[in-house]
Amino acid sequence: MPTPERTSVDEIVTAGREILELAGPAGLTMQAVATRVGVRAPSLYKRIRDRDALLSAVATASIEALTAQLEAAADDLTALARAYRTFAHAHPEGFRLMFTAAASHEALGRSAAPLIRAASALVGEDDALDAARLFTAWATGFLQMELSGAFRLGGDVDRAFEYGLSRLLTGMAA
Amino acid sequence: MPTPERTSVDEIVTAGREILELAGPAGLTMQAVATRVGVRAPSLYKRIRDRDALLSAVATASIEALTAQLEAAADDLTALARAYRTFAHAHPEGFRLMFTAAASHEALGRSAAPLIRAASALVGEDDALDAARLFTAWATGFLQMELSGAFRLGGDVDRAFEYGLSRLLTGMAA
DNA sequence: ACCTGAACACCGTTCAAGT
DNA sequence: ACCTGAACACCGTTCAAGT
Repeated sequence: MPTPERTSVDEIVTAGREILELAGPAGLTMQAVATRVGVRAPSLYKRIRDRDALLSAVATASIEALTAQLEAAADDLTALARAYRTFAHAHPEGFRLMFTAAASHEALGRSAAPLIRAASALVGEDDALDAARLFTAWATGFLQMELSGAFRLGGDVDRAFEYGLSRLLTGMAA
Repeated sequence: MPTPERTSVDEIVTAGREILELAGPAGLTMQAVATRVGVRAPSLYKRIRDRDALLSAVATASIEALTAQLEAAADDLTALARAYRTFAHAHPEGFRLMFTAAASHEALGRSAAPLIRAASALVGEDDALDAARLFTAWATGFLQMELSGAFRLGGDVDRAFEYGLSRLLTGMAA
């Protein structure tokens, strides 16, 4: 006698993202996810291999959410930088997890597309990939440092962000 | 009757750094550290508050090791960038941990000093802090992406690093 | 088919008892 | 003083038994 499914991968991943932001990575336990979706922990293993696979799925979902924001931004690097930062502020734990857990290759590729397009418009096709990597590395490092409190010791963080962005664009266009 | 100490904080942190590189963060257990320094796990709690404090201590030690390399590098940003990358390649897990676990403020400040000095020489005192943050953010983000395999999809990573470095210097000097 | 309680392995941590 | 075995709480994971 088949039993109707009481949850789904989507529901589990969504619950995982919510718990991650509320309780951090250590709080993202199989128990917590199970409780939130209304089943017992062992039932989760019908949908996902293990906790690592859950973390990867949550990381991938975060990247996809970020990609949607980047695609909604205008096609220039300034707008993309600000959209990136807005996303990181809104989902700090999901942002961090994107660089910790192994996310899907396809999702990573899709998130890079708008950046490469905007970089290409600025520096040409030949240097587009290197330029996109320069830009992404800076933005990623800056936001991780900002989120981890490495900038606590003084200075205006907003100003530092704009300084970095403008110098980066100057350097790339030169 | 006092018992002689069979280990020390230094020995524990050193063991922690070694285990971290060999077995990753998940392998850095209190048991593994205790075995390596020759005591039982409960004895570690005479020296460090808990596993989180151990992770912080290991992160701080990693930052101090990095600082020593940066101070040994010549006082220009190109040499500092290459020293930074060399360190990250040599201690990938320690490098990652530096941005994950809460490290000591003083250690972080000391590691920033050579960068701010080099940045100041290039852009002047007023912009030195912003420039150092731009540089550090780029290098940190680049190395994290390189270590996490985000660059797997093609292109020459060494070339991308040199491209980023030269564009960054161009933009900062403009 | 899917769900669950029970069980197991493993880890962090505490503590009373040893020396 | 420091060290340890024993114990506890908590978590990930498996599995036989339920429906």
